[in-house]
Amino acid sequence: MISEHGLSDRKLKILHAVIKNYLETGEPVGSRTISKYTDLNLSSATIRNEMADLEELGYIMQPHTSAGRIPSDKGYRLYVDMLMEEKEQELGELQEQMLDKADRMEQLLKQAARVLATNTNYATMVSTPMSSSNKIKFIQLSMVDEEQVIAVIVLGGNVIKNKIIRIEESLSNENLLKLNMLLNTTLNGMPIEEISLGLIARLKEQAGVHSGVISDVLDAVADAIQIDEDMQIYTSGTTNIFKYPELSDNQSAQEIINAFEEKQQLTELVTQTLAKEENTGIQVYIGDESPVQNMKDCSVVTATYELGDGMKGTIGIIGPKRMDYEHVLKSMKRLQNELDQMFHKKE
Amino acid sequence: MISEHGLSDRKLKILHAVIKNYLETGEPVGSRTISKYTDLNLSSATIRNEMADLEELGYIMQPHTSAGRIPSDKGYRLYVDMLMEEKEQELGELQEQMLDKADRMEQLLKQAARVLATNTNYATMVSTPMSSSNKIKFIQLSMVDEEQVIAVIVLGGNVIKNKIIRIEESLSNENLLKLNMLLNTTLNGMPIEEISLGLIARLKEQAGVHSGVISDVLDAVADAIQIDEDMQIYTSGTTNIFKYPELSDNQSAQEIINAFEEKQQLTELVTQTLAKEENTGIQVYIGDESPVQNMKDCSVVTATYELGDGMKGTIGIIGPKRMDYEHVLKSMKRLQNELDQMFHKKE
DNA sequence: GTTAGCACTCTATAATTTTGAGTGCTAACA
DNA sequence: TGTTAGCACTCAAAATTATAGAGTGCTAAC
Repeated sequence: MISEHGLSDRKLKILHAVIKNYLETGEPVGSRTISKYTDLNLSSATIRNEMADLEELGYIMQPHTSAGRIPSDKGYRLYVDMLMEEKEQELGELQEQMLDKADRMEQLLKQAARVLATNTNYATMVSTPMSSSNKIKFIQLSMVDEEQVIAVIVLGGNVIKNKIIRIEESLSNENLLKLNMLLNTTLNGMPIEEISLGLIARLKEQAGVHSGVISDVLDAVADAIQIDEDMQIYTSGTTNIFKYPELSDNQSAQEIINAFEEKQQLTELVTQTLAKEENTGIQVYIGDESPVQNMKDCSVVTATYELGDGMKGTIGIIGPKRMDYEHVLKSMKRLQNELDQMFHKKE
Repeated sequence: MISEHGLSDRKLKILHAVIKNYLETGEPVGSRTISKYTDLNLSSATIRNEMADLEELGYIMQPHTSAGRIPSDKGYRLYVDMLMEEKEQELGELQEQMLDKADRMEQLLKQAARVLATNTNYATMVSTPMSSSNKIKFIQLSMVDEEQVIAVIVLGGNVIKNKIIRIEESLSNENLLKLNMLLNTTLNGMPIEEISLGLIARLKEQAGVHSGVISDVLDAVADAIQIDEDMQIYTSGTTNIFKYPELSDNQSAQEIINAFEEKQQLTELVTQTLAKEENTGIQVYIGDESPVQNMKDCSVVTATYELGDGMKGTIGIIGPKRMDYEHVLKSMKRLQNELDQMFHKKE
């Protein structure tokens, strides 16, 4: 059977065998190994010929002459797309492990990252859910003392925002009540991206622009709503990369660890992941395909999970190119499901 | 001049020279080097005799016979306590660098960690301020919708706590008002450690224990106040440890990086630092002295900074034992001052 | 008390050899 | 025509040996 990649059945089998073996051992795979490992009943010499072809086609390569072959990025890609059989994974206790301490979402996500890292032996990350289109559910101003007002804003998915506002002249109870009325009637149920400067200006007018205090307060509220930098990223198992010699030299290790600490790049990864929308929501980046520069020598697997209200978050696994894709994809799917489930249960 | 450590002036000078040289080079220091390096005008042979004595006294040691000497922990300790002269450091642009993005405390602290790491070339951490004895400044319950109540609690230092409470039967406006009254009159100005189960029980009684809803809400409020897990720790420059060969072997690196990622141990460090109260608030842990197991091969320097209201936070530097103590202590003091200053300015 | 001198130690580095896995090619075979 | 045995060749990694050099401790003389 020949497919659009133009490889004979036999070549596919050999390629499969090479990759599978390499995933396990991390060592270049020789022809003799394949000859014995597969049920093709071919001599090493024949395998050698086929392997030479596969190399010419760009699916495998030699680290140096007279070494065995290792998969190229192209080879991995073919493997992930076509060759891999997803194995039925034993049902672990993911959920129970996680539910242990899962009284708060933050804790839950940290725990999720940790469980995933332990479970796969790769480095993992989990982002808190974010929404590009979230709605205001509730908004309220209260006096903390004579000089300070606190604004509390609850968004869809029960995301809470706070801002303490310092005021010069004190605000009468009456005015506060009016402001609260106004804010709620105007903003409640409104998607935050629709809150523009124009709207704020109109609000100020309605509130009576004569009062400087009210103006200040409204500015602060607008400000508080806008700030959506509150996506957190939890990481775990960064040091797992030391388990893979190809990543544990100082150069690569530093780059990866740095990306994990500074989080800037992970944020990038999350954004990209959320932007692309696939059917399953799971994506595999091999080597150069990765959106993150520092991970050229890794494979990155990402997935999105969903809360209600269009809130979405990302889970990610970073490991060597020769990662156990079967296991990883399976784990990803399960975690994805369980997060979905948990949050919907809560909802 | 002989001090309580019982070392002659000459021995002290030699020890000083050995340590100083080792701090710079990271290589064992030989007798000939000292002979030339110091102004003692002694031959290498004489130095050798003295060094043999110093070794016997435990201040220096040989990695192997026929190698130069390196300082022991005891040697470092003597150096930090007595030998070191604090050099006048060129005034950097710490403050300006930090103020750049310092619109929010969180950002400011992240930035502080980053600046410190760049400035010293070691790994750094900064904890958000915490208070063991904080007071409630403001407390309020509001209805988000028919099923949910949000509790907002503001503590001293403007620490804000939120909790969303799901309720079965809806709460009348009247009852809500009463509850708010009660909470504020009872709890306002109260140190959180004084909020006991007994107090909560009494509150419930006053509120009218007949209503299950009220009981639930009060429990949730008590819960929200208690949770003080919200100390965050920001780290930066973890990968700096790779600059020091003695820490960059896989074993040590993994342990340190892990401590930095999991933060559990750093929390421990912060707690310990805040507990001990020294005059300057700066502490130096050398090797085994460190409260953190994973940092036996490092030196750790910590300092506390203060906000008003008894809120305290910690800054920390982790590096090799042969760290540039003079520079580090100087940088620490400056950062400590500037944080103090900034927060008090804001207050 | 200080120092020059010397034999000795030990590491680090370089140079060399050995080993073994793996290849490509050729010629023979079914 | 596809498959295979055989062989010369390549190369990295491991083992071995040689070399250099920094530094010590000790002794004897100043």
